[in-house]
Amino acid sequence: MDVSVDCALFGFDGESLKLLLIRQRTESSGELTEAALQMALPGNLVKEDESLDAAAKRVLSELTQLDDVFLKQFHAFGHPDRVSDLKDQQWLRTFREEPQNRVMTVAYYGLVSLHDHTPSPASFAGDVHWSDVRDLPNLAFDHDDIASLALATLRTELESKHISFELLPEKFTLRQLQSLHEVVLDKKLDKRNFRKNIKKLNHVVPLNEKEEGVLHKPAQLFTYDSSLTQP
Amino acid sequence: MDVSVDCALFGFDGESLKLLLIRQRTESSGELTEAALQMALPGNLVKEDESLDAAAKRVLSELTQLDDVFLKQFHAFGHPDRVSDLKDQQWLRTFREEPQNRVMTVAYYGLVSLHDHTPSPASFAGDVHWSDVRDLPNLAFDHDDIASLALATLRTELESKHISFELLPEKFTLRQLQSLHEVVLDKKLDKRNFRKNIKKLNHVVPLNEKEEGVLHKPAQLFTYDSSLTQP
DNA sequence: GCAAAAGTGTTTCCGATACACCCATGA
DNA sequence: TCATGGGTGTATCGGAAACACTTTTGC
Repeated sequence: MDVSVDCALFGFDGESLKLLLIRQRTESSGELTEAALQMALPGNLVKEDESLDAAAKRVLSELTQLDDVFLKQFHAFGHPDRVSDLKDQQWLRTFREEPQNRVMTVAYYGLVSLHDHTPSPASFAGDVHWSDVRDLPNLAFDHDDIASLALATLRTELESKHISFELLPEKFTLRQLQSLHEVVLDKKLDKRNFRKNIKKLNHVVPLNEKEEGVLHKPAQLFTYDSSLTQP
Repeated sequence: MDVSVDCALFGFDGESLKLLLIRQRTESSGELTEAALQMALPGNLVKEDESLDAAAKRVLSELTQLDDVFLKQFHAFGHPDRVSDLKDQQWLRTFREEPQNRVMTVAYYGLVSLHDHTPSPASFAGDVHWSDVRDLPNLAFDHDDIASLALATLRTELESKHISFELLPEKFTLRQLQSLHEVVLDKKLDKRNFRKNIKKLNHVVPLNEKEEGVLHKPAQLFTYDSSLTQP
């Protein structure tokens, strides 16, 4: 059985939560086949001497040129027929040596900030783009399931684990942090209560710096100190 | 790459939490090799046309004769060298066709009640026994990691998901339910507060029956109605 | 009648929620 | 001076925690 990794890479730009998708392109033919219009999560086979985590990191790095992305395994998907749909096979044939092999995949979710830079990566597989999670297209294989479980997992873990910061720039304002939570949890939060809660976390440390280039009172900047992640 | 499933099957007998282990036995030789003393979690390769969940179910059923065991996938383990340790190889050679192959495994935890019946299964692999989780031996492969993550996962999910009942007999007393929580969470709970909380859950329904054969006031029996799992 | 666990309410405390105004800045 | 988001405190509510005695049964 072949083993792959797939990555649901989330990005936050201050406005909305995005998911990185690749547009499959059947390189061999000029005409647009049905498969050519499919979108999918980035993923690929695990190499023979590579751990799962390393494979996920590599796949994402090959695709986005990003190297220090937060990545976390969340589920393995192994239905025997998960890659045997006709249009999925059509696409796999364009680059995989044994496209008909059964493939189980270990799914990861990843987090990246789209504030400073917008990774607009090139891929061997075709175009790449950030899609708003509230408006995702149908995806190839079982990637609909993978994406929706990834989002559910992110919702659960955003509060309990301390991962918000992976979606923000190194220096961020409390407003940015709050918007992120509002977007991911899909509900409005109270500003004062939110800030009270943040002040309890001593790994969110205020800087002696303020926002610049805004047309209102500039906000204090904060950063995340990973060495203080206990309380 | 080969793909296996491993099961961390927990059992509760009213006293303590147990984990099902198999004792590896190298069938071919009479003398006790080092491998002969190793213990491991039950597991085996996934068949070519079998889903991961089905494989976990099958492996456990082959080993314990139990068929409706609660099983949940919790993590995939894929270090390239996870089965290449010398004594692990020694054991794999006794029954696997290509023992040197890399194997990644998808780990499941399972829950079973040891109240009414104690599954004392036979295995192709050797003896089987229930080991107290507070006193686990060293295990083969990376099964120490798997077991400890399984236990951590069980601790987290016992409260949030409604899975306590999988470890209890069909009819149980509130004292049994509380002991279970105390053992898994490893802390003492207040009886009155605990019972208040349970009474909020309308999927724990009282029966018109009492405990029998105890040398004290018999307790009311309860059961679990899975159709009412919402509240 | 005694040992052993079942069963039951109230008070206290703390964390979560709701809520509105003044401030600093750039245009 | 105005528009824009930044920043702050208090009162209320509800769930969690602490806590001890009476009851029922088997022996």
